[in-house]
Amino acid sequence: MQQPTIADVAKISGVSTATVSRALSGTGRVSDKTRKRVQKAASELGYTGNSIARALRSKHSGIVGMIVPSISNPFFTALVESVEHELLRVGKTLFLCDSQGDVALEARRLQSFQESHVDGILVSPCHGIDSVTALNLIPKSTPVVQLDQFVVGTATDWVGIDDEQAMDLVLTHAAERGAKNAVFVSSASTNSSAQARLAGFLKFAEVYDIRVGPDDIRLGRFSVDWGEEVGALLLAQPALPDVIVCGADVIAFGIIRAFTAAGISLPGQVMITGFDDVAFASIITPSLTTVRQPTRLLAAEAVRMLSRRPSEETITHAKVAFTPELIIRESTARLTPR
Amino acid sequence: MQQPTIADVAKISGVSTATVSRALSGTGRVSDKTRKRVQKAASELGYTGNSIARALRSKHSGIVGMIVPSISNPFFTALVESVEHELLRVGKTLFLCDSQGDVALEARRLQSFQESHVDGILVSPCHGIDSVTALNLIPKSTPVVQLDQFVVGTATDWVGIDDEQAMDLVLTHAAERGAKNAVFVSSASTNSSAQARLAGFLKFAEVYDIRVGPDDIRLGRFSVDWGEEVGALLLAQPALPDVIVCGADVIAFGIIRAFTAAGISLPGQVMITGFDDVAFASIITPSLTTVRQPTRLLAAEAVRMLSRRPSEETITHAKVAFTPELIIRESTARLTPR
DNA sequence: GTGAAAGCGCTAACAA
DNA sequence: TTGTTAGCGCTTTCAC
Repeated sequence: MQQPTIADVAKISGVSTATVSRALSGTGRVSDKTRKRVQKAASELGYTGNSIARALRSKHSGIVGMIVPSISNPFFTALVESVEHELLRVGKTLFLCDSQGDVALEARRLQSFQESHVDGILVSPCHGIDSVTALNLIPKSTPVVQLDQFVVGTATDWVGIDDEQAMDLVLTHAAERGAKNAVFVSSASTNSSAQARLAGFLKFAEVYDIRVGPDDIRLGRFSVDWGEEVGALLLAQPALPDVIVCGADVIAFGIIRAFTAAGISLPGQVMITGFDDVAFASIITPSLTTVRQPTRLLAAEAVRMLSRRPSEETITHAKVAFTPELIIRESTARLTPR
Repeated sequence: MQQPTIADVAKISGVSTATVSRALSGTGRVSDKTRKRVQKAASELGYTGNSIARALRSKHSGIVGMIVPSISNPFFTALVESVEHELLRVGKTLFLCDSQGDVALEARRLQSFQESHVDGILVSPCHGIDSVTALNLIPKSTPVVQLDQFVVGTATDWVGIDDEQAMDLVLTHAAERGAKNAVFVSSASTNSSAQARLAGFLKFAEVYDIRVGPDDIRLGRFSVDWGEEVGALLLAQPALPDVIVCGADVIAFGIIRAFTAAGISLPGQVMITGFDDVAFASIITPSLTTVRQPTRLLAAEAVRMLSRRPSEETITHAKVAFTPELIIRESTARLTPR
């Protein structure tokens, strides 16, 4: 037999479908006796409900959609886990998608969520400019919160960290440890985080009198591979910088791999810093000095924003930036004097 | 205004809703002229369709649900990425959930998917025994493929690797490198993979004359933390084993961290092997000898199985086991003679 | 090739 | 407290 429907339960328990609906969902007044009878019938039949039909009728699905650029970046998996944890508390289910850093794919995922009438969308957009089209296509009725990255020209809430402050922390620390010059390795994609980190780096390098040459800004991707490429490039140069500042831990991992393979002493010959504080940052040799993102806080705030009732017509959107924290480990121990 | 519906498109283009449906979905005969007109009207209105209504009516959603025990285990994220890649080719969307290794949560996720009428479910069950109830609650009409792990007492397809053969590869290699005794560190959860790996370990340890004492089987969780705990325990013992065989890379990472912190030379004093070949296995110091799981193949086969038409009443289920591959790296270089 | 009409399973008004 | 009724937006017969 097919999946039992509300009508089957109604027939068995001798009440109307409306009463079954009320008894099972807990909305509306139903006598205890009837409720018991309905529940018994439902469990006997193995009735589980049809959330498609429910969603069609009631206009909400109990599902929150989330889109991240890369599920293999441990920063995002940590974020996703925190979000799931928060959603569990409000009884919602998370459906996760990966945009693979591709704007077109991201747009398709967004549309999937929209067509599925999810109750809200959390997105870490993959592009600071091109993602704007897809994001603005989402009807105002669906709450959207951007996480980590923010796309200029969109009108949604945002939760992230203060990237500029993070760079201040990193460069203050580097200067204290004696850095006189620095290289910055990050992502070329024009998203807000990458840009803010770059801007912050340049600003505070100047403030703390750390020299940055024209070739010392290396922009590629947030990936281990990009780190390895840059590592090879740096090895080919006559001298290593005092410190290599990375826009993501995974980039630092790649550079460390390249340097270790080449027999470079870390941090003896060059200091290196990451960004995110993913789990492996403390496992790698040398353990990585990095900027910790408060994923639990980010997730909690994002979920809170999603469920905020749109109070007025005059919808104002909030931008919440948390304070990052510098985690100091081996990779920025002092350089050995030359 | 609200989201446009098929009726709005019909009104603007001057045809019936049935024709709009046919024109837009491509099913059924529609004249080119009408089709063009409908498409124009649809795009003018920004019509996107309502997949809830579509799913309710047509009984399929274009969505495949996947449940993994832990999204922070890089093995699973690699698997998820491969699955997404395969699903993209058949035009389906993946919705991912995390069971956090919790049977009750896994059951809830499964029910979410069932109620959402997904076209199929891919699941890597978190428990070899307790997961059986939830899995058997899924109606026969929803195709289910178990990945990696298999739950005894269920009737679904399965795709994984030959865990016993994998252990043969590991122990053959260890024996060649001079191991006379070994410790096995893995997960205590009674899932098929954990059990098959343990059984294979014991079997081939005997075959290759590698001594395994009663305290040399350490079963906990598939996590870095568990590896660190075991690392501390092993350090407290009078002598280190020749080789530590781990049931997952993440466990090996934890042991390596504990040993490195204690100043133990790896692999000089003890060899270590992992399982899965996650990306970080080649980055860690020492780089990790491990068993590579062919995630692309696993994913492709699983997706193929999902879309296989249930041919007959006599539904037979397939179990496909791929051959694992041993990746030899630094962590099993020969021991320094004592 | 196109339209009319009947639902998919459920919930929300409105009656009773 | 409960039942009746009317759809949600779409696809899919069945006519024409």
